[in-house]
Amino acid sequence: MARHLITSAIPYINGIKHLGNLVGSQLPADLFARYMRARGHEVLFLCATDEHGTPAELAAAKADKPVADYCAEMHDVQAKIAEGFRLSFDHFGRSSSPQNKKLTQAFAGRLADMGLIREVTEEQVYSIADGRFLPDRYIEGTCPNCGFTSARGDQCDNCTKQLDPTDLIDAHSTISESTDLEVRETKHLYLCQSELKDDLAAWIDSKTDWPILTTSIAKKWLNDGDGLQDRGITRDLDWGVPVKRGDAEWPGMEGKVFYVWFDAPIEYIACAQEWEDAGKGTDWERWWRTDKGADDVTYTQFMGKDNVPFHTLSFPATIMGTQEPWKLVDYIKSFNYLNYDGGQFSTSRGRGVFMDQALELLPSDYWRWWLLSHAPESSDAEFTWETFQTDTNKDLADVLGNFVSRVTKFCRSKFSEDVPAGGAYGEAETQLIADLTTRIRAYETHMEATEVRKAAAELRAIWVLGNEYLQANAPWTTFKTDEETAAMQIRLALNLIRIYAVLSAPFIPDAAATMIAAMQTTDESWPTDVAAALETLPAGHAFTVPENLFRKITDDEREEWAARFAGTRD
RNA sequence: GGCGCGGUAGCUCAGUUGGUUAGAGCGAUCGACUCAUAAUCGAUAGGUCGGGAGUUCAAGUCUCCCCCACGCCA
Repeated sequence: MARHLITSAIPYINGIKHLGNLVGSQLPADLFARYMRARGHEVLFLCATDEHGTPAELAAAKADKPVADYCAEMHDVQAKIAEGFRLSFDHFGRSSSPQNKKLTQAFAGRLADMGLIREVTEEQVYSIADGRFLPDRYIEGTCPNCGFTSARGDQCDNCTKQLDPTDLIDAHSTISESTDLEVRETKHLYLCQSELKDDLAAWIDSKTDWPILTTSIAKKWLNDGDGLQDRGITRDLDWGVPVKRGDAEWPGMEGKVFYVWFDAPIEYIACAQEWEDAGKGTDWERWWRTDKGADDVTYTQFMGKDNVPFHTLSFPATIMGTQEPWKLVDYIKSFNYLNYDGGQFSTSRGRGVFMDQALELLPSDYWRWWLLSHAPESSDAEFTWETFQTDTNKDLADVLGNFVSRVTKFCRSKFSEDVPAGGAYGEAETQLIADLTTRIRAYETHMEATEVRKAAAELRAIWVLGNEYLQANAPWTTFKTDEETAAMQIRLALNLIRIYAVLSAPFIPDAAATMIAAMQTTDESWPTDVAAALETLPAGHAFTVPENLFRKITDDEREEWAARFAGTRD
């Protein structure tokens, strides 16, 4: 038995995520966690909401709520949706937790002790009406170059000229519209990532088994231009982890908070502490400290490609810089983007399907299956309603659902709702066992390598083997002349349903649970030995005929949904 | 403009270190079966592997140039 620490990129608190976000991190992470648990490994699967930063403050202001209340509510909303998609987090934490505050401050203090933090004095625009410093993108005005009236503080979107906020004519805050702005000096802390560049490069180079997508992005950031740049890790905001040096005040940093990208990945660690504090487990350091039992842990992270630089460089720099025995990631699985019907998903334009809407249309298994079997692993992938309809109807309803239906109903009508007795294996059964064994071993290999699409294809092929067997051996014909052999064939097929449930559970947990319940068993053991697994349900064992596992998506539904989620045009 | 990931059957994608007639699923056509959600199973058709040049006994696979799509950056 091995130990697997698994984390999904933590979704930002602001708003509900779309299907592309889901398939890029949480869903494949859940697949992997469920598989590893099914194989008997010890798993700690963590995720959380990323709650700090300006967007959360603004969203709260728009909702007319204190930011802490807003985040608490949105955390509950996201937690409920995650439950709806059957994401099996051992804990769904919050980056605003007291545990993360303390740990983030401890990391910063330690990095300062190691000489890896320096102070930088900068000039920044302060809005008197808003009572705060403004990030460049929250300042707008008229471009001095082209006269465009909605140029941003960092760049004019019309003529693409690089700007300083002070260049803008009639500069104003996009928060309050106030033009009462002034430039003030402010001090910030920088993490000296550049000093860790060689260590990071050596570490990345040692990861020869990582996906090309992951290492190519990391190396680009490491080597492009002047190489890895030091990074500001503080901001002049109210909402965030107060800047402290461990437990002590940090002179000159009063009223400042850590930048969201500094504290967010530390939440991966703090989340384990939250998990223990919530009474869900014990000894969290056993997962995170190699001096306290985590040396045998395999740590796998899942994320979209936009998160790769932070997970391959910034966060490892934070950990390495402490020279403390924190667990570093062993494998980073990154994903490309899922597009929606020829374009991008867009929150602002209401384009594409969002997680809450998806669950209103269909149960989570439909989405899990389609998204995982089309996961954007090698390149961007595309969601279309046509493929969603044909693929889920074919794979789930026709191939798997109908298999369960035809086997259980045939048995009920010709024998009874007990597993029938009699008959002996022949050549066909020996061959089936051999074929199943080959395919199940291939499935395991793909799952362990987090080759999501290949695993899905293999699972589907395993389902097809059942239909092939029935078609070739036709128990409905056999039954007319040789009831005993027909009984053996259908006993095998009933056992196949249990095996399919166990194998399929990581992809479609609800349908798998229905299948297990229908077979009236509690035995969810993995079919390591296929021949033995086919005798789990003995003759005389009672079962029930379940409702159809999956219904089909109609053409009318497809058309209606395609129209409903097309979004507004520019 | 620079960089990155791609461009393989109508569609979605596999193709390891270059090596026999380029694969799978869907869709299409034909056939078989009738237990089952008008489900299933089999067979067939369909590709100058983006274009060009080169290296090699041999290139989808390596090198160079170009074209296209997407993304990131400036």
